Amino acid sequence: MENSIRVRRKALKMSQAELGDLTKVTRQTINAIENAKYDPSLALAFKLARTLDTTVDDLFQDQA
Amino acid sequence: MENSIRVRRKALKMSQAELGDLTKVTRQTINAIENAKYDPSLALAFKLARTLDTTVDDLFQDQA
DNA sequence: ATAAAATGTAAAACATGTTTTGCTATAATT
DNA sequence: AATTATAGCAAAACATGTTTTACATTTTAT
Repeated sequence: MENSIRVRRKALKMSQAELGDLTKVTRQTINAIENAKYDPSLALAFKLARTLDTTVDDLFQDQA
Repeated sequence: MENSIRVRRKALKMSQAELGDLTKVTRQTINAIENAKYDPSLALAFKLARTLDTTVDDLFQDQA
């Protein structure tokens, strides 16, 4: 599944490590998700959306 | 995390098994999620939202 | 040009999500 | 009242998500 985390994170001038801190995961987790190695858990998806000031449905582009 | 799957499923007069079929998981998975044993994966959350004619953000009530 | 910060990557261990099989209990249908 | 459909529950196996540790590469700042 694709997502707009990197774009939104950069728009907020935030590093992967900072975003990880705010969402209580490691920077490696943020990195892996941005690079679509795997999808976050639903709980983390909500945390990311909240932190990046958007919604889950907007942050993730679910294909079909 | 809480969700409105049961309510919406019943509104559509659907059984757990049917919803499982439509979203390609077993009825046990639907049952466990409805009874909040665990959260679905993000991909399944999207499938459920689509099938139940709503959005992920609406279907799941993320607390804080 | 150098140093510092940020990002990419990887393997092992651990945590959580899903299937399979099977059995019990409750609701709906005949 | 009996049968059938639906729902709850559980353990083992398997799949996916996250952390930890560590090192390499790229970008930004001095």
